Amino acid sequence: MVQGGSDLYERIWKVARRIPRGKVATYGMLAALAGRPGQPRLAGYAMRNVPDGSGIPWHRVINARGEISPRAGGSIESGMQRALLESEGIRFDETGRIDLNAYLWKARIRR
DNA sequence: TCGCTGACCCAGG
DNA sequence: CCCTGGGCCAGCG
Repeated sequence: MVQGGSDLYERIWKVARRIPRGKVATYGMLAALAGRPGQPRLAGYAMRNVPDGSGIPWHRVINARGEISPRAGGSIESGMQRALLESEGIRFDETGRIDLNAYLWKARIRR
């Protein structure tokens, strides 16, 4: 078990679980809510290390441009992510973008 | 221990 | 609107 690192991942995963169905969050947002503002890459690492079948809605995490971030290797999961989002009622435009103004999850800062 | 990579983001041109 | 460069930090060889 790695110290610190896994703790950081769990913190980010915990935030990701709070994303409601039909809404999306950005990597930068997850990082900020996890206590690491300005470090969106850490959220990307956490998503990459999400245990399969953990129940974490990793597909609801997209980039700040409102698009699905292409993963390394161009695996089929990128297409699966879009399918999952569409099944939740989220629509994509011709350029493959999502209307963040309508679907972005408005999270509240923990006190 | 050092160096490179990466499911990112923002400012400029 | 699109493309480019710089910056941030953790993980791996």
